[in-house]
Amino acid sequence: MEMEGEAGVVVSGGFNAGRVGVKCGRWNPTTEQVKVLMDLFRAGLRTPSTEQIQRISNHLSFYGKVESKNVFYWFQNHKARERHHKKRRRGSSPDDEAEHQFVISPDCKREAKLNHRSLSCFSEVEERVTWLERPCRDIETLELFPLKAYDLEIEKMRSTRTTTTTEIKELSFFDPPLELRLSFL
Amino acid sequence: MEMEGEAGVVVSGGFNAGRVGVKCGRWNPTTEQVKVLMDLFRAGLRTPSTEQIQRISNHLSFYGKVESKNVFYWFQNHKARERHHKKRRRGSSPDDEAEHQFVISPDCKREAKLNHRSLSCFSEVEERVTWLERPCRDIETLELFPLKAYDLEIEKMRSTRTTTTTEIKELSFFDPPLELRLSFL
DNA sequence: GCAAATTAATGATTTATTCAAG
DNA sequence: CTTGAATAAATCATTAATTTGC
Repeated sequence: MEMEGEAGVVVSGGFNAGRVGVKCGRWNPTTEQVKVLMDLFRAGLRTPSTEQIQRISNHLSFYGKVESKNVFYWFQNHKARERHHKKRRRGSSPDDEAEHQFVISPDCKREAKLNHRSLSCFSEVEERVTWLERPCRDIETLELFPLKAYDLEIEKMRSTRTTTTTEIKELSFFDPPLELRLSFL
Repeated sequence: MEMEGEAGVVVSGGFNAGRVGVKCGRWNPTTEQVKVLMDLFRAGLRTPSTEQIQRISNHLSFYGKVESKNVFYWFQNHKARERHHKKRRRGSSPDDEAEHQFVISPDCKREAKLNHRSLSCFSEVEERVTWLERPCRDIETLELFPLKAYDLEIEKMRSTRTTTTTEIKELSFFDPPLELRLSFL
């Protein structure tokens, strides 16, 4: 069981994630994979949804082995470390400021229930509004990959409730392994 | 779609989690569910593994609706908040000190690679050894629920590699819904 | 007694910190 | 020293207790 098969289209040189025997090391993204992730990040994507992660993972798997959790972790770490680095270097190039390009639709605002608590958060610290800019569908990102038929269906499903109530999603696609993920995003 | 059916064996009085219509609120555990979780916690369980969570979830589903993520969150929260409360009340009753009752087998120690860092963690703060007591199969916990046939198989599978390398597990059992979770534990 | 308003608990997310591979 | 992976801390948000005015 667990045939490697090597049906992938390994491109990069530093690609070693193709099963390391018994004890599998950590994921080592290829150059192309990093490029794609970077592009997405600089396009403004910070906290991809479950479907987005799945789609990104699918796309990246073309360049080499990757799992959903890798994509998840990558965004977590990159987001956090970008902030840290920003704090250090005071004169950061304006190039890095590609965030907040997501619109906050009135619907999202309504969903967010702008009560006293939310308002205070919003006006106090600017960095605490992430929960406001996330619920809205970040359209740019999704367009980066060709939407397959069922993708559109999922889109429709999603549009019915754009709330932040993270739901469990079934991910029985043709991703790396049959992968499972909790509604962590 | 989504028939309630009410085939469950609702026992507790304050049980309202049986589907709240369109917008499903958050999980509201029954008294029995809380009791079981409390028992496990006081037995020493702090960070259940994927399989454990699945098993616990299965067990709890007898008393009412529950998902794996609820169990996961419950332990996260309870663990964190127990600490907080301990800090407040200096003279805590010794009753609360039911932790560290898991044995640390030599195998686990080997797996944990006791290098300088680990050792310092171990000797410095007592609470930082969680990663040491977790990898070992916490037998007490597992025994609390009747092991079904396939559970034993899983046990055998697990015993082959007790490393902390969290792996993705397929959870296509007869849990609440077909649930998915990432290797977060 | 009882609902609306307020507060306390706690379920669910996000962010920060830490560990460890390469 | 960089960064993938994992855990802990902080925070948001919803539900139950509790209070309050009638």
